[in-house]
Amino acid sequence: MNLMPRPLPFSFYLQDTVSLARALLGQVLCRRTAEGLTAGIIVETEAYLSQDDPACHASRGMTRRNAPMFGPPGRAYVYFIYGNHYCFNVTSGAEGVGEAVLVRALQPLEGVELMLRRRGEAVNLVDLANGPGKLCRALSIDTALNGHDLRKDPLWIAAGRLAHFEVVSAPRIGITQATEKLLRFYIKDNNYVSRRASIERNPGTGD
DNA sequence: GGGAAGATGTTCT
DNA sequence: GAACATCTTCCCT
Repeated sequence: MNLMPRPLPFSFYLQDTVSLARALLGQVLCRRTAEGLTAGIIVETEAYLSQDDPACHASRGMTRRNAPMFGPPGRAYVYFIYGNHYCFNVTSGAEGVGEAVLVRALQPLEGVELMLRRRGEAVNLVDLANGPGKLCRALSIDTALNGHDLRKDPLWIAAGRLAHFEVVSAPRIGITQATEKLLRFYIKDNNYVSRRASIERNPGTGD
């Protein structure tokens, strides 16, 4: 993995948000800065929907913060939380419909040394980007990238080359509303997922 | 202008 | 497993 992988096309983002959250698993999030290239395989996501989802930032209409969620799909929605952390989302849904997919964890792929330097505290690969705040730190993602088109340098998503894998659905993490919805998705048995669910369900069966 | 909550991470028990 | 640091955003007065 040395060459810069090509970005996924705009058409990739033209699927419903839940499908996109699952489709993003296994794809590669790439970030270039003056320091170098860093990239990781997306292994965990969460869907935030416009309908019947009070946990979604867009559930009470558009504000200055969540404006990118109402823009075109395939853009970055980055916000600052808890005084310390950034969270990176991929906007989804048609323009005007506030939805997005939160990227929660990456399996480091490229630029590991640089990511280690940025994280500092992390002592091993597993802890490098296994959480939304951690991955933003590792890839140097902040609100300067809010609204950025994810087909373009210096932050883009490229097609991954993972072999077949199973997807698990589970409740979302860190929210206080709509906690029963199974809108978190991750790659089964992947060590870089932030937290495994006590009951691992297959999203295809509707269990 | 003020207050409360928050899609977290770390540290301590 | 629970507490808490930290500060921006949003909503209300």
